Amino acid sequence: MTYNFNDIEAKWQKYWAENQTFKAENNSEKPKFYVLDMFPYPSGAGLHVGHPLGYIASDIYARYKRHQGFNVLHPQGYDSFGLPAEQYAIQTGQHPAITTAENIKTYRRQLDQIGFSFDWSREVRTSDPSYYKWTQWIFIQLFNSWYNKDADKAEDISELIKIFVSEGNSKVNAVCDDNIEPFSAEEWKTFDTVKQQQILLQYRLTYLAETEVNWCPALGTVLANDEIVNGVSERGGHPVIRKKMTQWSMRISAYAERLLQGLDKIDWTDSLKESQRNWIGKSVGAAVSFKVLANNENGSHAEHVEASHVIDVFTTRPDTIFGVSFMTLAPEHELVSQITTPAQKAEVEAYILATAKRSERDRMADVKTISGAFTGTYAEHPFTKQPIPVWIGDYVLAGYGTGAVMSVPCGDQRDYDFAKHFNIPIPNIFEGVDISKEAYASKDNVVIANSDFLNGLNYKEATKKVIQELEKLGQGEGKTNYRLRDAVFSRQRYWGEPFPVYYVNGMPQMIDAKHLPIRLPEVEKYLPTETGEPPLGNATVWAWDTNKNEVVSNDLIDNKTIHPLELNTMPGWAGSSWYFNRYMDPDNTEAFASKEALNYWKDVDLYIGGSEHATGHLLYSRFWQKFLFDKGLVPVDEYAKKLINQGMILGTSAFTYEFMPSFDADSKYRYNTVLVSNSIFEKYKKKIVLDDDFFSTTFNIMFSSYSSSEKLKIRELVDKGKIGFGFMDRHVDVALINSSDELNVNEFKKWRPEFDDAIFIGEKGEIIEGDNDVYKVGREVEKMSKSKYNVVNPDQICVDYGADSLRLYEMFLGPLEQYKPWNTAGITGVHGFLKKLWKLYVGENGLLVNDTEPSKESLKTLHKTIKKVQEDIENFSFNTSVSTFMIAVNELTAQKCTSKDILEPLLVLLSPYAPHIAEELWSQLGHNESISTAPFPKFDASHLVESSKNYPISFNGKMRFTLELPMDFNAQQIEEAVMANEKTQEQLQGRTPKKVIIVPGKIVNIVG
RNA sequence: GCUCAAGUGGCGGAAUUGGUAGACGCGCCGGAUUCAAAAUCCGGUUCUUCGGAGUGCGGGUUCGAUUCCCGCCUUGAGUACCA
Repeated sequence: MTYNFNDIEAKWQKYWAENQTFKAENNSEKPKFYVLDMFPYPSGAGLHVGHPLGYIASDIYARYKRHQGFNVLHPQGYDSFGLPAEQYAIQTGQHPAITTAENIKTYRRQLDQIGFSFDWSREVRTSDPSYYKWTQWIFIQLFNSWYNKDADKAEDISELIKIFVSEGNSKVNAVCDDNIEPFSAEEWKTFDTVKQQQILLQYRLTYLAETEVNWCPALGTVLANDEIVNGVSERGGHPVIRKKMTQWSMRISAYAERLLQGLDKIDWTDSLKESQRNWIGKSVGAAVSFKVLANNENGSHAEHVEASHVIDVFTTRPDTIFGVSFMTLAPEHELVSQITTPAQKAEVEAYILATAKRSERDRMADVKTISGAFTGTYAEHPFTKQPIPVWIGDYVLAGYGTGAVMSVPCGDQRDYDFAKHFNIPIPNIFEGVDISKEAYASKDNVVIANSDFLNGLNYKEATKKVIQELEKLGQGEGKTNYRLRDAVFSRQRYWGEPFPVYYVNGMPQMIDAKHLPIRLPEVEKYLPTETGEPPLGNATVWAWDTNKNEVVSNDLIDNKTIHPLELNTMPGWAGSSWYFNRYMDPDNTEAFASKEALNYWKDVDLYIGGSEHATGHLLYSRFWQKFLFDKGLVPVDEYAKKLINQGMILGTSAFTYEFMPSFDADSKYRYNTVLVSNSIFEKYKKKIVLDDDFFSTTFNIMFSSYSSSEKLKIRELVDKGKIGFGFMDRHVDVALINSSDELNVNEFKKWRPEFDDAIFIGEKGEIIEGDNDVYKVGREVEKMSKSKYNVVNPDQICVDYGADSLRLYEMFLGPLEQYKPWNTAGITGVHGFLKKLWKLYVGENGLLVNDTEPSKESLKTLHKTIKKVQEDIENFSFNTSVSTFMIAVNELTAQKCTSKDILEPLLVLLSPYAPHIAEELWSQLGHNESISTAPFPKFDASHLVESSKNYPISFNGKMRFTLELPMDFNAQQIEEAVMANEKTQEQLQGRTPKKVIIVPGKIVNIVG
């Protein structure tokens, strides 16, 4: 009986599906364990071998935890809203729901054939109305909430309204829009509904705000910054205009501090946490207000500039306030127009115009050019009362902090460069620091000087002191700033969740939750409308009837009872921000998940996915979870205890090399195509030698259609340097390469008929005709992609070697977190291992396993393996356990082990990695239940006790030979035995050792 | 620029607390089997001037360093005028 993996795998996949072997129960006496993969976007290309890497790792862990007696939740689903399906719809008219469903089918087939232990009864799809009903529901909850800073949590908007009614908004400590006008309770009551709704929007956790976007009228679409080059569209060169659009935003900034603090509670990788910390960008410092001096005090004529203006700045270095020699505002700063003197007006306006023309990208890319303009106005230093010139400069960003800085050239390199460029003084306020060449930006080793009451203090002391003094003046306070911006939540796309929102008098109204889901309407075209509205603007049945509570035809809109619906859809991260909770109770129609299910499963114990989601999905989902927690809707405020990023599997691209001449333009010469093997390319790639065999032979081949005299003429041109030669490399499909990097020339010609007449020169330098020589390709590691022809499909691997081989090999490639290249040739190693394993159990005449007593060696092999595999799984070191299995099978084969006491537990160890072969052999051993129900073998250290040790004997730290000595020898006995050994004397060559280091059970090191 | 990660044979990688560097596998070389090939099995495979040398480079700590410390170099990822 041979190892017929195709039959075995099909058999057990069917068995698992029919018996629902991996269905998780929401009620169980067992402890729970939740293993989650980041769910995939089902793309049309299907899976390649890189995609399942993380799924295999999590599957091994999930299966291991089942053997350990846990009730394991290991679900899978699809993040099925998204751009590619929509692009395809635009091109073909095919409804995205149809392509998405087809793609999911392909994914499911591919996932099934790898033998994952997913509980498919819990599958979710974000584009399914029964799922996005709850995405819409959560959106409504966000709309109906505000962030109370005093309670440090989200609260219902009705609480806020109560406060407004009883005392106005002056005491409200909320995260909200800037510049909200204060009002009293009486005023609130006099406001009309629209006014009240406008005010409430400024507090809600999701709110409408005007945002500037790049609008291209010719293309009828919004463009991202990187789609615009020199002010025109990258495609077609159409003009682009800045347009304000009303967009939904999420007030994630309210959670900045909690998102930061929460990182300390969760076991995620340091690099990922670091990314999130950088993204949140907390800086601690001070807010300082500088009074603008009325211009007449400075001899200017601009009487209209009043002293009441104040420039607010944020600084992380309030300790350097005496080093301020100018202030800089962003050109877009709203005060600029108000404070500029008539004399400077022309210059300032020209500068603003010039910077406005430059795109954000240009400004960011061009950091070196220093530019700016003086406003003509001065501000007053809060302590010295000296006038400080106010400049504008585009190195100050309008979007960060207050859009204005106090410039301290001695302590900030950008301020320093600006000051040098415009000849502004650079006062030094650091004791013993040379600032003649550059600023001293460090906070360490600072002793403040020339700074009045701060003299002699260090950074910390001075910061504390100056904030106290600023507070006394009422011109500043300690402040913390975050880089994290509120997130735009609207997309001008079709294939996303519709908002449960209609508009009355321009104000957004939530549809009552009991009428959800609001389904995506049908549209004729998936493009934006001619008037620039999002694709939903094409829908003819897209209005809300507030009497019937249903979506009705647009014709009926009367703005009394029937109102227009929102035309934007939600972004990709909406559905993925809470799906991990839905898996706990996926079919619930009353809630996004029941309280019981949420309290039983609570959170994800292990989450595996790619690091590309570090600041997107993984931040937004933490934000939503914290919000749901505040509202008492989930029991924990961090949803994933442990997270691992799997590395990417890279492709090993293959290249052919064409050796070709480079003629001057309009050459009449025609030549034969010559492809050379890799070693020839390697030999000549740097320099082509004109007077050796290779060149003369190849030259003759290339120009074989010419007469000898003509060839001589061409050769002359070559020697004169008129014709040069070089190599052209081309990607070749890795499917045409064998395990020795040899190209199948005939198949290649079928794949690329234009090379039908090409001449192939092989490794030996011979023209390939039959099998006289071989053509080897060059290889390079690159990202796996269709265009590089290095994509390897798991389907073919499963056919040729089986899913168990694929699973083992993906793990065997290297550490889970690392980037590593795929090379299909290597799979024969793990495949051979499985065959060897099979032969250990099954001989030509049937099962070999019997009830003989296991030998000491076999017991040692088994327990060594149990220990190592258990440690490896718990450390996510799956590559090393594959090696361990190989060693175990090699040893047991050598021992001719047939004992059931050894071979049965070995199958349980292996089953998380290679579940199909393990199930098959398990059932052949007489078991009727799935191996997944078997307990994990117990490690017994007594089998590993040794009576002797093969000591490495080192001389000055270098191992020279080994010596077998009894384990119970003490240090003195060891030393005697070692010194008496003739090899020791040989090494010493008569010298007396200075010292002998002996660590019993470990090593012997002789010094001298 | 900053932050993070990583540099070990021809290749993927191993060495878990400082203790025999190169486990395991691929590839390659040699052999057995075969009419032949595939498959399978056995042996070898860091380099070497055969003394030794050797884990990106230069130092240091130690009896002993891939592992710890200091300084650099290279590669990859993220981020970028963040005050």
